[in-house]
Amino acid sequence: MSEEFANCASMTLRRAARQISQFYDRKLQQGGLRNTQFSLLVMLRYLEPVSISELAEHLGMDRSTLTRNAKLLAQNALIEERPSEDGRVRLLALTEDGQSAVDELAPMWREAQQDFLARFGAERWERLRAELRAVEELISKS
Amino acid sequence: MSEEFANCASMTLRRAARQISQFYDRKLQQGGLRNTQFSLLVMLRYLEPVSISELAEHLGMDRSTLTRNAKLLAQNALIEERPSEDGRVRLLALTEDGQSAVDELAPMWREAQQDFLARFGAERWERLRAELRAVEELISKS
DNA sequence: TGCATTTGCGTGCATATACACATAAATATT
DNA sequence: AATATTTATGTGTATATGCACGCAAATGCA
Repeated sequence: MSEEFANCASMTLRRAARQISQFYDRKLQQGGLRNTQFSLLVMLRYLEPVSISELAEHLGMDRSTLTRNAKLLAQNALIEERPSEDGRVRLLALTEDGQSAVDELAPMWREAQQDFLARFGAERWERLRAELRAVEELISKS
Repeated sequence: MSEEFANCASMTLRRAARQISQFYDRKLQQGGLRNTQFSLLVMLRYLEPVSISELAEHLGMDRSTLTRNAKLLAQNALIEERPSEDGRVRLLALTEDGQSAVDELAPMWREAQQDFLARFGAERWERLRAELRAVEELISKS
């Protein structure tokens, strides 16, 4: 492929994201959740109760995407809705089952994470992660 | 969020990929194609005629995913099927419309790419890109 | 107070993604 | 040659993703 298009940041990042997703999903498979769902639960654990918009912001995800992803977890009773003073806002929080799910999946996630870090290098990943955050920061302003 | 889970490589990469995708898609929007479709066409341009499997390998994508993505482009007559000696293989290639689409979208892609490189830095991106390739290499062996 | 605007969210629509399984064609084995 | 195996692909099912649009609630303004 031409060097020019091969340099595409979107293609490169999407491709890497696909592969790393599969890597983690293989380890989480026994837990019955995908890495995206696990990330949502983990994020909720530290932000609850939190609105759809704020949670979407933290996940770098469109609000409509989060609405649907959350709906699936709510159907499985892993998350629930909390009353809100502002009638427009839907506050999300983990249920007890949701907290249990995080606890049960955490070891599988740790195995994936440790496996990845062992291959790639923990410090090397720290630097890469910082660069990816920088990418997000720089393109968010437009 | 806890430092431990915030370090998740899958979440970090997926989030970055979502954002950069939106960044590129905004620029490609007038062309009527998404960055994923553009990448597929560009890749085809340099590999055609190529089988589903080989193309999927180059895109780091599951073959079944590529089957469906290709189907959409075939419906819009941007790609076509070429006869193959091996009866199992479906060889994909660009149509004339497909080549025209690449030519028309290339300037939009270049604007996105240059905009990104101007923000992030071309050399800095080269290093980041190399690291992302390394991630793919290291996790592919499992 | 009453209307206009803003804000938070859901829905319709379309694409993207992959695993498990099925099928057909080619190849290997006996 | 007949059968077993491998290979390339498609399908069923489910989740993931986001834009455009609409609705309802809150807020700002006259």
